[in-house]
Amino acid sequence: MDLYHALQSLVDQIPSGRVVTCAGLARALGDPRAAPVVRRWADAHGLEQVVDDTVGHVDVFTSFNTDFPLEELRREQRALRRRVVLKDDCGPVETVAGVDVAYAGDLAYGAYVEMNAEGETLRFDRVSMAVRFPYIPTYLAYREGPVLERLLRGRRPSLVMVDGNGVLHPRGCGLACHLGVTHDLPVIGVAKSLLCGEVRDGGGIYMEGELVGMAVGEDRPVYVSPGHRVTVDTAAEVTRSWQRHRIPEPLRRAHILATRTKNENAL
DNA sequence: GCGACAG
DNA sequence: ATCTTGTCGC
Repeated sequence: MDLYHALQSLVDQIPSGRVVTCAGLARALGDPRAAPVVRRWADAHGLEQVVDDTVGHVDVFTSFNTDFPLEELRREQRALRRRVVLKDDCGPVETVAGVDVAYAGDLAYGAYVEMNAEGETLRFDRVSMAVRFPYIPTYLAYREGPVLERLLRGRRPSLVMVDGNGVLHPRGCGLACHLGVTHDLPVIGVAKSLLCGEVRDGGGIYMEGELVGMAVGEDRPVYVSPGHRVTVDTAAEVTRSWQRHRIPEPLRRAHILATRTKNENAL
């Protein structure tokens, strides 16, 4: 999904001499919370007809012809959520893979690192590709998913760890769920900050009374949630067992590899 | 009604 | 996430 293309086609509809608001464009994209992204994009393109508020403008254009792409993606997430399995279906965890992405503008550098229980790297891989979807909270899968799916194709680790969330997500369908369902792999999400939910004593993270994740670690915890074929308890347990540093080792290695690849422009 | 919001 | 220098600490 090319969200910048969708944005451009909306801007192309603005009659000359008229203005639009960031919020108006975001609504036409299908989610008013995309307004900050619209603002940055309009600034980068010097579009002065995209204004912040309606104040002082009598010629605000709002009659966009649109299919609300972000609304469609939310529908897709709700449908995908129903395919998520929250039971342990990963057998003994022998190898764990970490995947991560680093960015240089619209160029993404993805990295895959697979390790065994002894902490040895069994295999790794890197890819690079252009990304045409900005970061919008709760739509991370549509930005990083395409990159990570290329790295997971044909791989069969016991379990995959990814930067982000699984069912700890407003629609119960974070990046880890997308990857897990798409590749039918056990996946857990490990986030460095809390997207939603409430952390209770003991570390359990709840949404509408349901346990959806665990805060792992005392001082600066990471927020772990199952993506597919894993329980909350197993997700937390696996995370703890690979925690030499705050970020569990396979993820940390993947992060380092992605960043170094970006900086060396190696692909 | 306003604010919060993975990377 | 990215833009960025030196600096504090294990």
